Amino acid sequence: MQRKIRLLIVEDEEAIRTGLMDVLVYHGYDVEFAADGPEGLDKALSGRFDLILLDVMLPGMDGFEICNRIRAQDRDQPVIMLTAKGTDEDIIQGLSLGADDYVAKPFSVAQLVLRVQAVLRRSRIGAELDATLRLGEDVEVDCRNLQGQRGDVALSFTRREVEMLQYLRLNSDRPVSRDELLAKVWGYARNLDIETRTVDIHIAKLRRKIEPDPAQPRYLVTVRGAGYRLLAE
Amino acid sequence: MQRKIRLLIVEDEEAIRTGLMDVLVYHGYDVEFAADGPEGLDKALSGRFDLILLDVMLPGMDGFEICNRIRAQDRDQPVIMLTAKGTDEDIIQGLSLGADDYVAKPFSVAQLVLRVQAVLRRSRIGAELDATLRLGEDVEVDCRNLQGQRGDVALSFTRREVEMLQYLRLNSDRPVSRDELLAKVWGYARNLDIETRTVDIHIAKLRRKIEPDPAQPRYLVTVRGAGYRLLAE
DNA sequence: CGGGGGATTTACAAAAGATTTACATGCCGG
DNA sequence: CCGGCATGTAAATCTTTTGTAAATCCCCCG
Repeated sequence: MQRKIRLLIVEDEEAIRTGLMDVLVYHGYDVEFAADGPEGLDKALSGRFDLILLDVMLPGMDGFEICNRIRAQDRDQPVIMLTAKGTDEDIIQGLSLGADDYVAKPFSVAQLVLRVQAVLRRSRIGAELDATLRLGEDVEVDCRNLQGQRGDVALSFTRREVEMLQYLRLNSDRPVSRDELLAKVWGYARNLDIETRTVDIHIAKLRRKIEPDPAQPRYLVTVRGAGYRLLAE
Repeated sequence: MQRKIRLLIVEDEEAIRTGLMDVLVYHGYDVEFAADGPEGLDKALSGRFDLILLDVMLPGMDGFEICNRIRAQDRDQPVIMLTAKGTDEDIIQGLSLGADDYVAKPFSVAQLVLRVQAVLRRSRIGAELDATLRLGEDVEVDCRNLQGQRGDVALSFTRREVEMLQYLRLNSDRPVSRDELLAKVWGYARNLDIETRTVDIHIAKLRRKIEPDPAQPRYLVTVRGAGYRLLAE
């Protein structure tokens, strides 16, 4: 990581703000914050942030308005909106420029961190982060070169294996079904009656490589009846 | 951007179709199309789209019919209906068949894009809220990951269990009969003379997990002679 | 052609889940 | 109190899903 990724949190509630800040700083981000709408807009427009976390309900100016203005200036600026449960649908519907993601309060912090990572990854700012996938303390995968390490064991991967890992990471907040993997990684049309074990086999191969104990997966877990899920640290 | 949002346009008029496609592709969506009813239904059912734009007047099969069938398979599939006829009747029929929104032709493209964004946003936020089910102070169920907590006890659920909980929550204003559960959760045809205790067993399993005292249910109560009812917060 | 790496299918075992069975318990109108 | 349902649930059984070794297929390249 060459430079720290910079986040702006625009949130008036002290408790949420500091809670988020702590966690995100802990995850290695460079975090600033703003406590009300105008200050948030000001910072968002003047500073250069890789991602902005925007509460919807703010004193001075609401989050939608801010999002709008930010987008008016820079349509590629990544923004995640934090919406309160029960937000009026009309407000949502009236919104003219979309954020990159939405997280409904109350959210779990772990959940939010995953979303932040996913948005950054999608927006390419984390492009070089994408190239390296870390699991726990000692597993590392270099996705470009299809190589990796587990402790001091050298690993090599195939393209499919790496693609699977990347897709699973992009969706590490939920289990991904075999069908979805076939569709998104293999490019198969989703067909309810195809029957193949290919995905399972690839999972097994990956486990043999990245798991300390393949019989007791720590990272590549199966959610029975739903698919597989990659547990990022 | 790795995960583009996928739209399906079902529209027979060449001019409208390509016009829409251009604009939506410009807005960053991954767009496919179908030119008639059967093809549209086929793609809608086989591929996985985040949103389907459905013309009402189509050769082969009308849009309402298609919408109906789509919903029969996936009740959460977002659909926007497009129609030339601006009568209230069409709107009502479209919405009652489960379309998420309705746009009358001729529409401005900007208008349509806004609707598309709004529907996507709603379905996403909706999914987000749906994914977590809270009961009282200390019970929480993560429906996507089939996991939960009761106080500091970790819980794990099966697909069926979670589906039952979700259906009961959706109807938490009344008791739901066993037959209805069998029909809606299991997909059995409603048959008054089948005799099975499956529902009861699943209820018992759920109680063992989510109830502090399974013998004295607080959340998953039985309404004798009527079925079960979930008491949400 | 032939070899080789990777992908896929086959085949079977094991595990988890769903359902049935069987019996216990409890509720309610007479 | 009694009889008849409706419900609760442990245990047995059946079904589906998953793990995985080994065989086979496929495609690229010399």
